[in-house]
Amino acid sequence: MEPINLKKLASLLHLSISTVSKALRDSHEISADTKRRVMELARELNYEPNPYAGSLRKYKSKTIAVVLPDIINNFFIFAIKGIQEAAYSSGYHVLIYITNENPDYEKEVVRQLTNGRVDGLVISLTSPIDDTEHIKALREKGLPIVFFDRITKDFDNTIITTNNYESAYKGTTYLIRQGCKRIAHCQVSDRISIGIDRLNGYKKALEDAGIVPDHDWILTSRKDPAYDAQLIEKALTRKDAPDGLFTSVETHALITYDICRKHGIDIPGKLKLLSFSNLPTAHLMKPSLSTITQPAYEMGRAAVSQLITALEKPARFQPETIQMDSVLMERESTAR
Amino acid sequence: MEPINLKKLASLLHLSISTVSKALRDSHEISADTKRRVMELARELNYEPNPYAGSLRKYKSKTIAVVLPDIINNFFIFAIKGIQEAAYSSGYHVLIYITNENPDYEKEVVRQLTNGRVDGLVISLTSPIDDTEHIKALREKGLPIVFFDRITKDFDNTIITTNNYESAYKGTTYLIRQGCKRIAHCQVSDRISIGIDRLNGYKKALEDAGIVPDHDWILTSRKDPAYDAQLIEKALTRKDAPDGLFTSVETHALITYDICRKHGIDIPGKLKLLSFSNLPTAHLMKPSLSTITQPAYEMGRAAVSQLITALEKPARFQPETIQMDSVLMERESTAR
DNA sequence: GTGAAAGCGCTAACAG
DNA sequence: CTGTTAGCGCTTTCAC
Repeated sequence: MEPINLKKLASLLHLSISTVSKALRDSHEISADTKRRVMELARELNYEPNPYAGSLRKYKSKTIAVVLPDIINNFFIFAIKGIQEAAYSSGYHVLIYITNENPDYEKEVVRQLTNGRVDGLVISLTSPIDDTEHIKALREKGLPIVFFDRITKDFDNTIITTNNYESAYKGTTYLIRQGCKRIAHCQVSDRISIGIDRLNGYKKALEDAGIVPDHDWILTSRKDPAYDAQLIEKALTRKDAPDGLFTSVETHALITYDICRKHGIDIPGKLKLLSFSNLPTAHLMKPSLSTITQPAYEMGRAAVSQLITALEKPARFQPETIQMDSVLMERESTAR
Repeated sequence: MEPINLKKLASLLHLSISTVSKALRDSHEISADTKRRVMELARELNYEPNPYAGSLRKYKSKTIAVVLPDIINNFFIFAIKGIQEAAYSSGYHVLIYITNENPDYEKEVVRQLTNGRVDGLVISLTSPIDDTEHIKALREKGLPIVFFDRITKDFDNTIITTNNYESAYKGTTYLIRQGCKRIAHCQVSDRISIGIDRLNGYKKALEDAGIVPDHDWILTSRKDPAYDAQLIEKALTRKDAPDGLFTSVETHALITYDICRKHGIDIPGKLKLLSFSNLPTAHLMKPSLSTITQPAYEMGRAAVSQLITALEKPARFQPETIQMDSVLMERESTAR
């Protein structure tokens, strides 16, 4: 019940607090015998240093924050797994914050991190790329930040991302090759990095194929499931409905399955469907879902690895942009 | 770059540190005018108190830990969502630890929480129910703990769980009603709470139906995907293979889909499959998966809500066992 | 209504 | 090799 601290250990051993402190950290100033006595008692009493006392002195908390827009999304889940594993194996603790796609919430969270709670931050932005004042404030405090997937280039920071433009180009081209003439694209947002890059890849692919995109083909999510469902439903049920749909997050693909069932739209007969997704069940669905899959786990690990280098070897550290490749998995939902 | 702290604010305002501190916390000792001046400057400079300094004084970190066995499991994902939301809305921060089903890792994590890092803990046990010394050590420090899903009754603590015994009984009975004669059960472990409860429900249902279970019907996971896959594959491909399989975690159901495809075993024709699962794609699979679904999100919220009551109103708090109900969703994988 | 001072547990500079 | 001391940022008596 009563806390075990250095004072307690010191008094039990008839030593001073600082001697005990040094002994525990295996200082060369301390005799082997004293070290042994101290270590033994510490183990016996299950001494664990109070992390906050150390933080206060050293301005290091051995804690990092992860701020993500969403968690019901396998991309972020695998990322969390990678982040957590990499952090813990380097002795870091992970504070997790989910913004639920709400920029105000993100701002509040980020503001709270300004005073020593964490040593660094891995963030996948919820806020639009032109609304990053809150990040700037953190940056100015000198806090290392790694941007992850939904990024901004406003700061000289490490960025972990995938080849969104190329993947979207490749995906769209693939849909064209599979015979689609009217390909719609459902984007996460027109104001976040991945939304913009993917849209551009999509547009370029159409252009290169000599297809002039209809305005109605571009569906912009409001990150509100009900609204998004309606948006997609309208698009798929109007005259001149698209014969191909390329969605940017897996939720939208799932919504599309439901809509197609409701309206008897055959996939891939009437509509070919391709989605960015890390769904472990993609190959088990009816029809199986063709995906562009990002290396989420590896990205998570890389993000933390970069962050920890920035924290522990600041001299040797250079911010860089790491771009990994997604893979296109062709399955039934896009079959000819 | 330079940190904003009370000292800084005090010197800028020509006030003492303690006055500033009190003003910020709206103490009645301070004049309205002073409060206003202090608040204004604090806001302007984006002052955020150093959380660790406060922790050190008050023995409160406004942080809780969540320790879970796995994250690639929709049950835990929805739980995290509930936990995170409930915690944050009460001003708590959430440290997340994933043990990857490794008891040693759990022990290490739990030991690290012994000295003030967190105010309380929500844990879904990885360790067997008869191996909880590490939890006991925490408990003895007076740290409030909420057990979640994979529980132990060794301590007088709050428990959030579902009606595992009844659900397994109901699920098994349902499979019998659907015509299964030889129902296998794949359990997570024979030494954790949900494994035991679910197995007992399964056994009782067989017994009540006058079915004598074959020893080979009970498959015990080792939490090693390769081993588990082999275990299930062997069971499903031997002579006298079961005609019904009831799995305790969604991963095993997914493995079963793969195995059945590989061996041309028709679901539900040759094998009816039912699983505990929170898969959002259960209804979209081929065949759609019949599930027993736990209220994961609500359980997460409830866990945190109980924990925070224990932390903030210890006098009024009584540990209790909250048992929620799972629902059986009948889909194609168990059709007659 | 405001300020001085002690102290939370720890580290680190400095004595001895 | 061991101990004394100051101080990280904050809260909390206790003086004034």
